[in-house]
Amino acid sequence: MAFQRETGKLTLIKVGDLAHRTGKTVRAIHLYEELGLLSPPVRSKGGFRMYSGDGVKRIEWIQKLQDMGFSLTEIKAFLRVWEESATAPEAMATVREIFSDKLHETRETIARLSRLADELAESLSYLERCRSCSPSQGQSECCACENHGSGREVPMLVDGIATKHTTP
Amino acid sequence: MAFQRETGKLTLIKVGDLAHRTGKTVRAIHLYEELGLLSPPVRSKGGFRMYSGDGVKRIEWIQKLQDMGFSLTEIKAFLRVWEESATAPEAMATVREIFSDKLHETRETIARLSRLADELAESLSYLERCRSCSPSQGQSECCACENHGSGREVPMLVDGIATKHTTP
DNA sequence: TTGCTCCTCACGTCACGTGAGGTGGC
DNA sequence: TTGCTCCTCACGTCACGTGAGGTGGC
Repeated sequence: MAFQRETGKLTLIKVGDLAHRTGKTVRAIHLYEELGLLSPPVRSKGGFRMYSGDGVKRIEWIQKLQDMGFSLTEIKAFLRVWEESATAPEAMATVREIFSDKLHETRETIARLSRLADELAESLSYLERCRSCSPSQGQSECCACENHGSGREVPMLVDGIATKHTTP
Repeated sequence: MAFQRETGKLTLIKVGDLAHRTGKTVRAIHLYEELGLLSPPVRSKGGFRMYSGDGVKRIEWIQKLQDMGFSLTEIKAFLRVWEESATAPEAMATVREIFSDKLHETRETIARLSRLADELAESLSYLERCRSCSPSQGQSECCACENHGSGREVPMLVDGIATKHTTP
């Protein structure tokens, strides 16, 4: 876990340390290297991968893009576009377009998850009434009971469990 | 695509139709059957799977749980818990607990995605300044240029692209 | 008979997880 | 020398995708 000084000019860490700092596994970091997303600046005499602090930054960047829904293949393509753009405005125009698309996608995902959270909350409030249910009733009678108020509909997240479709 | 009447009592559809109605692929529906999440009430003489309207409900239910982050294995365990609970309050208590945990998770996911959306918006506003960049500059000089105001920091989503870590 | 849908294997993909067997370095 | 970390294969997993070769049904 400790930092290692190497001829006084660079602070380098091993792959296990990098994994620990980023919350990734060693296997994942090896994979990123195979895909060309990240490579250690140097290897020790024994063949150990030695990373600088930039390794942490790169992995955190990858993680954010993954959280936004980019696949590793897409991230790779993203880096290649950047490297192959000759001029700055050209490179930045592409990046802007990709980020803009992803912002819209992310906002849609948030909206969808918000609707799901509302459904979950509604289902939970419905299920509160089940606390007062008599224990003698079998679960098969659940979605037809009278404990939830006469006009109340069964939330689909609850109703979906009871529809019989599983193999016996 | 048309509904089929069978001896006047049930409206049954084939797997391709079910797939189309739910936005799933035929392969996915076959997989759900293998895992015990859904099985067709009957087969035709020729061996075709014939589904009732409940099949659509079950798949939509599976989809919502998947959107909330449940794996198919977890969904299967969910159904088994339900089937093995003898009484209604027992079954509903377990469901309530699972839904409550998932509601918290979903809210956390929404918060994380919101922060990412903010980061994307900030990166986009930063990149707006790149439009006025002189085309003669190479992309390698990007994150050290003077076009973004002196005190402005480079957003990490932008900065992460430029750190050199890819294999040549 | 033609055309479309369905059937069952069965291998491929993506982002890793998980050993297997061997070596570096304090 | 002991113990921990690292190395490189290489096969397993999850939720499907994608044919391969054959059959049902209007």
